[in-house]
This record gives sequence, C-alpha cells and structure tokens, in this order.
Amino acid sequence: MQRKEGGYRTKQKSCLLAYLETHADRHVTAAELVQALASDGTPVGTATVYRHLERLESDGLVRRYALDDRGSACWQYAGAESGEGGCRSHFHLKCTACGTLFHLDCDHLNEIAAHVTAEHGFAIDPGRTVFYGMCKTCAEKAAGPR
Amino acid sequence: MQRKEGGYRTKQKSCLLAYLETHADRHVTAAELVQALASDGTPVGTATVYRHLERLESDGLVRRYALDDRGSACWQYAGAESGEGGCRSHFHLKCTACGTLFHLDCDHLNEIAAHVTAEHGFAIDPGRTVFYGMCKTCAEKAAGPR
DNA sequence: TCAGATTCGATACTGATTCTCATTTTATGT
DNA sequence: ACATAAAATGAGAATCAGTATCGAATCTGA
Repeated sequence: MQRKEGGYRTKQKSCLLAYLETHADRHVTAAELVQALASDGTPVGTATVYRHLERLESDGLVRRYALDDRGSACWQYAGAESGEGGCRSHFHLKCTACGTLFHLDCDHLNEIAAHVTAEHGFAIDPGRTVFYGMCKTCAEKAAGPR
Repeated sequence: MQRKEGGYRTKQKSCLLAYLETHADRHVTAAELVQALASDGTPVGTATVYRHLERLESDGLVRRYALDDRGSACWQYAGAESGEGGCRSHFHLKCTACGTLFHLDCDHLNEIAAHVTAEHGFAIDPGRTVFYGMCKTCAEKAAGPR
C-alpha cells in the first residue's frame, strides 16, 4: 500500500510551522528559520527548511516573496484560508536606495489589478508582486543636495 | 592631471555596446553577452561584461531588469535619449505557471505608477518592476481539468 | 616614446538555493 | 512489541548569478 506523501509527522516539520505561525506578521528568511529553530533547541537542516517551505508554498500555507533582486527570498505564513484575520493580500514597495520595504494595501490598486485581469487576461498576484522604486525620503535626499 | 573615468576606447567596450544596440529589441542576459561576443571573435571576460553593464546602466544607456525571482537579470539597450524609437519604459508581466514574460505598455498600468507616486509618495520604476500572476492560458489550463 | 591612469580577465569568492545519498523516523500490518 | 517499507532528514557537494581581487595589458596626452 502506498502512503500519501507528506503524511509523516516530524518534530522538524511542526517546529518550522509553529515558528512561521508565530511570526505570521512579518517576512521570514530561510536563514532566519534555520538559525531560530537551532537556537530553539531543534536544529533543522537547511535542505529540510527549503523542502518544507516549498511544499507549504504549493499547499498555499505560506507565500514566497522575492524581495530583493539578488535571488534571496522571504516567506510569510498565510494561514489555512489565507483570507481573514491574517495578512490580506497586499502589494510591496521596495526602495532601491535605502532598501526599506513598504507594505501597501490600497483599494485603488486592487481595482486596477482587476482591470488588467479583465482587459488583458492576466491575473496579477499582488502578494507576489514587488514594486521597485524610490521612497519619498530617498527621493528628497537625492534631489536635495543637488 | 586626472583623466575622466570611462574615457578609454577599447574594442571590448565597443563590441559590447554594438551587440546591445543590434539587439535593442529584446532582453539580453550577461551570459548571452559573454557567449555571443566570444563567438563573434572578441571574447570579453565575465567581469568586464558586468562592469560595462553597470556603467552603461548608471549612464542610462541600458536598463536592467530582474525578470525572474532567482536573481538573474537581463539588460536592454535604451538608446542615447531612451525615449523615441527604442523601447519605451514598460511593465512586465510574468506568469508564475509557465514562466512566459509579457510586455505590457498599458495606460492603466501607468496609472498605477502615477497613483502610487501621488498618493503614497513612492516613485515606481517601471523598468525594474515585474508583476507576477497567471496568464490567461495557464489560468484556463488550471481551471479546466478540474 | 613615456608615465600614469584605465581597462581587462583569470580566478577565487559569495550567498542563496538545490541536489545527492546514506542515515534516521514514522506509520502501519503482524 | 517487531519488522518493514515509505518518507523525512541533513551533511556536504554542486549550481548559479554576480562580485572582488589584482597583476598584466592598453590607452592617452604630453
């Protein structure tokens, strides 16, 4: 008989998920997970962390964000139904000057996204999309001393 | 006396620029440049290619795009004035299912940029921003067999 | 032609992520 | 409790894109 994959309960798996749930309010990097779990007394191998994140992502339990253009990613717990109390789908703004990440939850943008879906047949995923640009502070800083 | 940096004319530099101009209609990867220049009879080292791309970008002659979330980038020649005949600043849509990259020069998307700048004080750089989502084909494919 | 500044490129390195594979763990049937 | 196959783990090697180093090759104006 063949058992369904992913069915085994291991302490690594539950610790990892617990950490993600506990920190559902912010982005978590793979390296942070490895380190945090280790200092929590349950070291989990890098490969295992990535394996789980990958599966959790395809299961829709976490979201993956490519927050810098250098290939490093972050993950965020999205919850079982990824809709209600948790983090609502929102856009990200990343300042290329100071590196700060802004969250943007704006109805107007969601409207436009809906429009693109309707008109161009492309369903934009706000959660995965990151806008790059310059924040107000940096823009002023860049323009000021000139 | 100090000479202005970037002043030397070398064959590597002109070959690289020539290739970019010739292929101004599409995105070019660093690896492609290295390979293409080598098979054109003028091998240019990887480091040199990156150095030039970096300078050309800050000079505004080429644009850099982070088109996948794995850290690999593409460049595109933007022309001396980066306005007219060449590629006007446009947005990219990348399908997370099939990986296809769509170019979209649509007023509504530009509206997004304008809105965010006006309302949220964040100046979006269309050239660097990629929208992730699902294209019509993949969306149908995903919904159909269900 | 000369000296000094700039550019080149082989090579080593980085950092994030994936792959490999031998070694545990786990979930059952018995 | 036992055996056993399926699944999970993790150490370490491998990738991959890009960056840093640094001596050698080039270029330019005088």
